[in-house]
Amino acid sequence: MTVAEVIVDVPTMQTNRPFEYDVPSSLSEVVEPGMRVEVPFGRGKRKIQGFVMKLKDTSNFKGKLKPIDRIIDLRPVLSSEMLDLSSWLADRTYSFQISCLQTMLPSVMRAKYHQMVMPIDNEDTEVKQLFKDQDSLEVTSQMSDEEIKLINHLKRQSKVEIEYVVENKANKIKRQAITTNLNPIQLREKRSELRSNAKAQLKLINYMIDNLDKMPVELSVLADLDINRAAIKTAEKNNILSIIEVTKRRKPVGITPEKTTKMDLSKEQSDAVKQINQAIDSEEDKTFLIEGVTGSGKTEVYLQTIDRAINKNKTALMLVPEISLTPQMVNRVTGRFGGKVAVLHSGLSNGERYDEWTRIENGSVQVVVGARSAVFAPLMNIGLIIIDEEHEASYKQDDNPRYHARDVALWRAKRHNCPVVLGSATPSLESRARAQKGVYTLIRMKKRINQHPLPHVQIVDMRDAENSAVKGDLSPLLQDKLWRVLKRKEQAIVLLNRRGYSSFMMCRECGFVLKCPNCDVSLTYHKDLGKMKCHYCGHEEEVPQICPQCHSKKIGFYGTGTQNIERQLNESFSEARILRMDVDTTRKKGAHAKILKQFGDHKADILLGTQMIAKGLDFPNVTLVGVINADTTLSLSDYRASERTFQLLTQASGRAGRADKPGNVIIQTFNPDHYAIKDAAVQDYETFYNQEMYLRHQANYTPYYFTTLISVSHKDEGQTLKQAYWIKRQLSAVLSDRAILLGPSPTMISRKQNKYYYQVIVKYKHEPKLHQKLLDILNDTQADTKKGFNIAIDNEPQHID
DNA sequence: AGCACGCCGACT
DNA sequence: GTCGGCGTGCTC
Repeated sequence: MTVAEVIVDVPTMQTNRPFEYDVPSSLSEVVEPGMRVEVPFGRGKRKIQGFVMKLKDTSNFKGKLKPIDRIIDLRPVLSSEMLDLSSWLADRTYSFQISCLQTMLPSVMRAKYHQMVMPIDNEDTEVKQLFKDQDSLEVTSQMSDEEIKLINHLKRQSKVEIEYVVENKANKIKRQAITTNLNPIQLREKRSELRSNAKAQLKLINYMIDNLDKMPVELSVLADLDINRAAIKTAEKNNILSIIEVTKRRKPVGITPEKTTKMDLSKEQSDAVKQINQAIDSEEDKTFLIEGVTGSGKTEVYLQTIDRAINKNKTALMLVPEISLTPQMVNRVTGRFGGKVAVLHSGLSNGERYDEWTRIENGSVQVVVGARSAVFAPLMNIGLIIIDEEHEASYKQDDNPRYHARDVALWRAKRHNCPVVLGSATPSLESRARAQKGVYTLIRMKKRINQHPLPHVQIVDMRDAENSAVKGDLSPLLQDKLWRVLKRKEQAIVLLNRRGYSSFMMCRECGFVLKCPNCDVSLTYHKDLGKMKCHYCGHEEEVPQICPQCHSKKIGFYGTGTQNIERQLNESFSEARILRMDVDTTRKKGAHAKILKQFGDHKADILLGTQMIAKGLDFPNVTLVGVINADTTLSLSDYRASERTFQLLTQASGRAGRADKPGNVIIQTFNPDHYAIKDAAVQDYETFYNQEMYLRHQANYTPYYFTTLISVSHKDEGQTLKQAYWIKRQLSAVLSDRAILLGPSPTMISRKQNKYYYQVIVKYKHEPKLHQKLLDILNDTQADTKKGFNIAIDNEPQHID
């Protein structure tokens, strides 16, 4: 007999373990670990999807095993590596194994469940009334309470039954494409019949004539060429083409980036390549940290080491932060390696993502470039993993499973015996500290290639009389520099550091920020309480009316929006073309790339935006970067505030002045003497690192301590707090006195969606009992989830709010 | 999650 | 008496 251990698609604590199923003889030859299967689960006729983890020939189960209904995949969709990884990940992130398995796969492979109501007693009047003339009904969330009641009522009387349908969306992926049975001569004829103003039709027919051999061509390809649906519909009506459905993706016909070739390396670059190549050759799971100033040519190092892995007949995985932001990077990789590359954009549709996944899975690509989730790319035989902009917070997923792509990468590297390369101009403190300890191998690249000079950085003290006299947020110096840039027909980036829009208090006279007396982080205004509160320890105090430091009345909440700045820029520079890029203008799919392209084509003079414009972009015509408010991240109620500020300013400064034109950077701040700002101005990471490490050490923060955050939410505040205190007691019972236990304290937005949020924070160095205790807490509170409690554990949180 | 079982109040 | 409300516990 064959027994399968199956992880079922029921994300609860009680079902977070394998269930055994009988493998019927008809399937015994085909079922393999890593396949998805459909199984019955529970007392009713419920059918759900599950993953086969293991096959064995005896069962420990006392009762009678139910059989697997059917297999969903003909071949395993997860390798044994991935199955092992899911176990490790579930344990590490305190999440359900099923959630981990699902995050490894494209979302279309997540099962979709339908409940169908089928009549049994067709003669019953109530049944007739419910079904009208249909022979089945789908249970949907839009059903009224009365309908649901009626269905339940009829079910009790066995007049209807409920059937479960497990749907595999991935099988259904079809795309629309055009094809034609006309030959080129006929097409030319059609072309000659067009009216002179039918420009879209002309373009379409011309395209068809040129690409007749590539038919059928998908509509998405045509959309990339700006041929819209309307034109295609018209052509269909005129019998020029027909629209058909295709399942297989054709090779994209549209844009192929320019082929690039290896560049000559500087001494620093070739040293780096040499070290990494050696690890690739000797199959060592070594981790390198490249600390390279902006413009030091890290990308070329990545490309040449990837090349080495490919030449060794291995594959390479490269992670970049939110890929749609850096088309320039993607183009460089695809330009070098062409069709061997799969790209996992965030801009891909679910179907496209599935296509790319399939290409990787069946071995037709050797290089994968993608954002966080690409770390699960089903590559075999990995020879190299690269994580660019290693410090980026977006590598950590902020809902379950709360994994960090870097951790997953290191795990996979160990499995594949391959090196990992972490690269950044501003490494995270953790990584840099590990390099210090010799856990990672540090590679420093201090020189910019091609002798590009560092930009000229000026710090503007916004407390100065001259600056505080100005009505708006643009200092006279920044205004002056903008004028000059516009006059020279160059471009400028204006960056608004708007992360800490949550209200903290700052004095506009002296720059004083109201901080917690215990925790050295800024206090946050809680509207519901009308008080200032600390997120770490829960300390609270009244909102000050005058500045405690200089007694000025100019103390107030701080935070400016992009729209506000845009208005000010428009007032001062009425003839300048301004592009605004923030969450509002980039909500639509592809809007991002579009704005960047417009700016790249010099269709605008000033690009105004938040963080998202600071990263990895390379516009040769930009000679000025202005940072409106360098302080906002600095005053965040988060111990990483200085680190984030330093990173942002360094990255932003790196954007100014490439090639032949020298760059200028203006940093406006109320804290001109802060080390994060001063060090960023001279791009001095090492000095910053030393200073910050000293402070982290003083305050017992990462990387000197590990951090785990436990958050509780419920709609009743008292209950939430009670639960949080209970958790705290549970933890303090097993923790040594060297661990630091903080809270419960309310989170930044302590009430969202009518739920209260409280958190407990553990800081520790070595607490062997902590892990098990946290699992126990999850188990003990599982029954409470039905009462509306939600408990989340975040191992090494990226931000604490 | 979904379902059954079981215990309670309020209706034919 | 029984219908249907929700609290509790189990699912291979």
